[in-house]
Amino acid sequence: MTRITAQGKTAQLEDIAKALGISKTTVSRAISGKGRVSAATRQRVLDCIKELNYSPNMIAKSFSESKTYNIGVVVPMDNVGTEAPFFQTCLMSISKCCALRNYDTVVIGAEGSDLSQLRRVLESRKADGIIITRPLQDGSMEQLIAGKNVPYVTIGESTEPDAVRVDSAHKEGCCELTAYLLMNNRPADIGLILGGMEQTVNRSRYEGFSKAFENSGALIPAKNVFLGVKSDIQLRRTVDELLRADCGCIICGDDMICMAVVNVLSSLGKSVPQDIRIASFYDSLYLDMYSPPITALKFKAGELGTTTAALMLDIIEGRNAPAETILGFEMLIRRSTM
Amino acid sequence: MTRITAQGKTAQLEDIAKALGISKTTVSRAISGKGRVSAATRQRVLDCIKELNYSPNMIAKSFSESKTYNIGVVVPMDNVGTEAPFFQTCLMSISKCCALRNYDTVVIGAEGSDLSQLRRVLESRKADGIIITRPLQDGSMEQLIAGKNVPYVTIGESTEPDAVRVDSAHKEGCCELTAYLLMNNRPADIGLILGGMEQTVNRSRYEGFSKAFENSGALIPAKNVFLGVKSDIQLRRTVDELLRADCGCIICGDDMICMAVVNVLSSLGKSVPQDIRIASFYDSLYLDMYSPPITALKFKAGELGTTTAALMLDIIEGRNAPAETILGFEMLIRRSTM
DNA sequence: CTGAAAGCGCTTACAG
DNA sequence: CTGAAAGCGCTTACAG
Repeated sequence: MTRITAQGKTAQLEDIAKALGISKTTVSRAISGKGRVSAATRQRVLDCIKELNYSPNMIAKSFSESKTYNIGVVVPMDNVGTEAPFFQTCLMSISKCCALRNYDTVVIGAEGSDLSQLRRVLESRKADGIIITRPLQDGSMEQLIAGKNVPYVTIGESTEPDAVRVDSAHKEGCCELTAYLLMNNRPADIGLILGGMEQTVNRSRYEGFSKAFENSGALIPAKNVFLGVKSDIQLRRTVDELLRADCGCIICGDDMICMAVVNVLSSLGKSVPQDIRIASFYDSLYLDMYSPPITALKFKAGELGTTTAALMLDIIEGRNAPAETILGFEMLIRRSTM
Repeated sequence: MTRITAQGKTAQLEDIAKALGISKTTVSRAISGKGRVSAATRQRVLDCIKELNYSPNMIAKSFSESKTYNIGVVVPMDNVGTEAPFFQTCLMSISKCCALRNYDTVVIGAEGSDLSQLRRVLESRKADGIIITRPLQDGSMEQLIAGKNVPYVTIGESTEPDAVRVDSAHKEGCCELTAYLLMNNRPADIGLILGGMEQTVNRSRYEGFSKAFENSGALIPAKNVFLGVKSDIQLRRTVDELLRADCGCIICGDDMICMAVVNVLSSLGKSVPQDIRIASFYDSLYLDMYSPPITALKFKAGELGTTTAALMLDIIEGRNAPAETILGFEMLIRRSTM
């Protein structure tokens, strides 16, 4: 068989058709599997593709199919503190999953409520679907996308009732961790510090915490529960109060709160877990590396990414997807609560 | 003026041409600025674009120009420890810069030496250029890309002599930080712990450290210098030795080493900076949040990303770019060395 | 099972 | 300064 393609140029459909003396139509069908092609012809095409090292020009394919083979992923650009690894992992597992199905992953940065990058991708019609890794509180991302008739999936809560979403079992996790702590501490000795309650995730955390008390039949020690704690000053004051109340175990809403708490404790000469036990409703490398390592709830960002990507691709390819998918959690019992 | 486009369909070039009674050629030229168009016609086209809310189909444009308007960014999927924020910030600033120039950013995950995602993007010809955020030691990424005749830029060192690269001034930074420490410590009291010396960055760090001693006229206390320290056990032993040698100041090669060191110190009941001073050649949130905050060298990931992206786009658009661009650093003097 | 031809929405040499 | 027409590399109704 002679090489038809000019030196240096990459082969295209026509080269294969010529080499085999058949039409481009047949070659195209042999590759895509759409329409009938005899097994023999199909095999010749496949062999020839190998020999000529053919690989389709995806832009041409995109153009003719009116399909980009791109998934846009909205990632917050201004993630604070320890959030970066979460979004990284999400993005990477999405991209891995997409790549396996021959889609590319386009990054869409979102700084606060600035949706200009999202708008750009939507206008230029360069994505077949959008994954939102952190929806805004006002649902504006979802609305913008839905307005362009592009399918989307969110990770975490969405204010939009018809959003397809994937999330972690925050409430159940928090309930389980609290239940564990209730086994080793007097209920009245447990304290809770949560961040802003306008965030759904913090409300879920509080629900899980409450549920565990309810299940155990114990009363929630209301004076040890601090919601909406945001600034460092508030936090410092909160820790002071918890210590004054002789609290033996502090549950922190997330890793950032937790790090701040242990810093306060260490500055007061209190040691973990001898003087006080500490746990966090959200894990991060910080908590794992701290000395002593801190008990925490872990939600797998990688699985969230993979699941979401698979869902997105299913939707694009016309299968239907469940409106809600909830993934599990892991309880990492470490030295801070022993 | 009447709306020509059918309801619900997005306008295209032809709609504008018809609405204005001119040819698509002219409309195209008015938009791109290529070829002469009278100012009046141009203005009418621009007005009509607004009115019809026209926005070009980028895939069609791509196809006809044989240009994707995509930049591929290779990001390590298996970044360890605190590296995530660095690559995140790089990626995000690249995407922001690209978006401003109407390019999209395609994520290419690289797990170890697995280049399958990179290969895919290259084969499908879906990127006009590639940015490598962390080249492999064997130059295989660069070679793969160069073999496909696609331009690329690396962040950090590259083994390939003709790579265009952007990097931080590691050596200079380490020299300056060491010089600062030499002002407040006896040269013989300073210790250094560096990771694997097969990494160029660690060699640069050592060079900077040495240079500072040379400049000050002091001798390097060889017995306090530990290179190639990797495991936790090695590290623990190293700290023991430095303490036995009555070392008053430990410089850590990076933030992970530094965190491990402070953990060892705290377990030995040593306090920073009273008993021993600590500094790191690489900053991260950990060091900033630690109590006390730790003196470190900061390299701006955002600037690296922006600069690299701008360079990449310049190359793609035919301008020529310097082979090497070195960005500065910041010295964050914090309580750990006071 | 196979093919000729139209079409996807732009850009651009070529001719005026 | 402007336009008719070809072309980018695929897919797919339509006809056989």
